[in-house]
Amino acid sequence: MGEAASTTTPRERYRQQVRSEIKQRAWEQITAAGTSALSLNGIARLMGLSGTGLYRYFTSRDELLTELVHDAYQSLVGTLRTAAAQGKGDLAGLGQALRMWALDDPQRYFLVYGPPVPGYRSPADVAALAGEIMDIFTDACADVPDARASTPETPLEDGPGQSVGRAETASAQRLAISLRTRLHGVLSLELSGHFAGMECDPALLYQAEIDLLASH
Amino acid sequence: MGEAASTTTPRERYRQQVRSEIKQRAWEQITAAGTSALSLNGIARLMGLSGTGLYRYFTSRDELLTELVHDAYQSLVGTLRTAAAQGKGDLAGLGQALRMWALDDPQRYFLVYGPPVPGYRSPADVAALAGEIMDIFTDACADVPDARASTPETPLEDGPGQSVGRAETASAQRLAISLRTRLHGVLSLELSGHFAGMECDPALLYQAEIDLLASH
DNA sequence: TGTACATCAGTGAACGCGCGTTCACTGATGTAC
DNA sequence: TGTACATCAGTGAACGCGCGTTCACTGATGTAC
Repeated sequence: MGEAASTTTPRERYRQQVRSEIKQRAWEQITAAGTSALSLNGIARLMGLSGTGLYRYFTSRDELLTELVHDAYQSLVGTLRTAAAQGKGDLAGLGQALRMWALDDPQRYFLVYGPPVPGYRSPADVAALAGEIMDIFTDACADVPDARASTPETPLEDGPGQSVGRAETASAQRLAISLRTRLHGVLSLELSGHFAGMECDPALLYQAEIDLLASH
Repeated sequence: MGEAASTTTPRERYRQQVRSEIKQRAWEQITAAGTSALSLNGIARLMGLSGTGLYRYFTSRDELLTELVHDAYQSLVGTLRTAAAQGKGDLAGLGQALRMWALDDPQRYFLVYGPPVPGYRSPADVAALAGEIMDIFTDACADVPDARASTPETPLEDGPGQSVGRAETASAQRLAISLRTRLHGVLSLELSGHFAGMECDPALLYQAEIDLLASH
């Protein structure tokens, strides 16, 4: 009643509410059966709406998917930042945060790091988010003691010195790429169920990859 | 004419020929747009047949997919065995063979090592083939010099001593799993285009992972 | 406070498409005598 | 070699389903005077 009116009108608030419910249902579909199961008609049915009603909120299936991808990236960025803000910004902390995030919703992980969605081209801003994620890991790699010998000394390709801020960044970048690639190897096989047959605990393998770099 | 008649009748030969053309078209679809693009009607159209005609050759879409998965596994096993037979059975050789096989048809790689296909349960015999692949790598790991420190010492889970043939196998198995996981990390990100933005050559990263174990 | 109008959420019918799968069938190819 | 029959590849119509998307519309909610 007497409260300070927020800048959003009630209609706008309602609109955002419905939009977010649509996205929530969309995630339920994706979680259940992958990206190809994403269907506007299906979502409408779940919400008790007519299929065409959704077009008030998203102009096409593709736009919805684009927003989901964007949200997935942002969710990961947020998770890593939160971990860092809670003093878990070292490689062990970031690694665990990443792993939890992936296990929490495998399909969301694959939407970010999995095979490309067939007919889909991701927009420009997700590249920026992907860069942020790498930056967070790169920062953590700057603190790494000299256990560097345990990691491949892959030369970065020498473009015309693009975003090379600090000089010591190059080595940290190499470490970060290598670590993230290794972690992805474990996560991706684990989430796909490819360790099922083997007598091997992916959690241990994952931790081992981290411990190789981070003094634990 | 005067040749020794093979045990297959002409009809059987024709049958196998059509079956293999169907599978070939199926691979074209999968290569172009992933597993979800696999469609019996589409294949029939490409072959100039009526859609229902294919049911003479495969009882369902699922059976066709099952066979494709099986063939993919067998193709990889064959590729690795051929490499080994040509004296390239060390880790460097196997690694390169695996990489070429993956780059040759990314979707086929993902059918084997990618996220599970939504509605699909793979039959028992592919587990055996997956085991063969691991065995080939494990054998190659037995020859590895003592660069073992560069790899995580993940304890295998101690089941009731199942297929533990030789005693030194355990360490080779650990090495093999770790290496295959790392190589998968590189390949999977590369095939998905996730190195595109970064100034990093996946081929070098891949090779570096191999060189860590194999004296080159 | 009350009326006239604009905004906008949601509906329902319709279009065109593709899918997997069934069924009764035609016609050619092989086999048995 | 010739006829009678069985086998089997392939057809065409049909079923039921779901999809994304368009369009003209109803009715409720907000806004301006």
